[in-house]
Amino acid sequence: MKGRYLMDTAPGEAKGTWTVPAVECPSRTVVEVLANKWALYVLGALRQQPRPLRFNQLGRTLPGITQKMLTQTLRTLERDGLVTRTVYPTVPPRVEYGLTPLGHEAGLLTVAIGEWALAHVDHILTARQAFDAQAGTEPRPVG
Amino acid sequence: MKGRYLMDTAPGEAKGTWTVPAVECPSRTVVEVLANKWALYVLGALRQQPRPLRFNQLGRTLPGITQKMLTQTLRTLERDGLVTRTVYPTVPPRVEYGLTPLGHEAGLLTVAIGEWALAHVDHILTARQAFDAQAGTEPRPVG
DNA sequence: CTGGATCCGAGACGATACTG
DNA sequence: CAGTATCGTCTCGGATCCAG
Repeated sequence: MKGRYLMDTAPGEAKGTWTVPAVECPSRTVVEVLANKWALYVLGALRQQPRPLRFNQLGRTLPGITQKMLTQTLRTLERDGLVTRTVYPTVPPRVEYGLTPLGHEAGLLTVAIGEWALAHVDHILTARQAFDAQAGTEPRPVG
Repeated sequence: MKGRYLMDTAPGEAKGTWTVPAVECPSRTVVEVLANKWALYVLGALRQQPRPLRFNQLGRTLPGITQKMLTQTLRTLERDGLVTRTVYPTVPPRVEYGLTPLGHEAGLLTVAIGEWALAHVDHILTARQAFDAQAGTEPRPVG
């Protein structure tokens, strides 16, 4: 690594000049982990919790998720060091999931997306209707 | 809409209490538009531009994207009112893509994700290696 | 230059059944 | 409770060819 992957930003260049990284840039794999419905929601859900949650407990805060996707998503996030998995050797088994400091940061971003979506959903729904209405009636320019 | 979809937050509840919305909540569809590799990158790329870009121009800032995915992603974002599409009736055709105010906001979020990924990719790569190394050697508890 | 149309493989995702 | 295993579906996304 060491920043040579990002599209060659000249040394004197202004700050805030993030650009989409090259295909080979590992940061892509990170983005693509986050660019996922369930990863976003899991991080967001955990972020809103004061303390780790058990598997089913967490699942209940994620309407519509299946066991499979919850397991799979948690594995991916655990692998990337965003989620902690703590097993208490009791019977029945008790496993708790929480966020690492890094995951806490990531959760902040995903919660922001969730809140943004909620704040603007009306506006967006309206735009969608307008777009769908005019589609088909008006022929698209160019082609 | 009108806030009845979000998991019934009691009136007196504390702020910052976002939770994952119910399956029927339209805000889900918004999140799921953003929870996409190319949507994230397109919004981020446009956000970093001072002015609208032409189709191929934009494509060049998105390493690895195909024409199909660029078209498809732009349509989706245009439909949601995040991206503007301006056609200049010249020959050859000239089409420019920019962000709406709403898209500009969204782009802020996606750029943040891109920058976060770039900032922590080393840490995450290390975590990944550690996870993969111990996997297989150490049998997983429970399960 | 800016797309549309089509084919196709790979992976996402859901449903269900089973286990320590 | 906390998963794993398997199956089937469906969409994503890449490659290619075509057109105004």
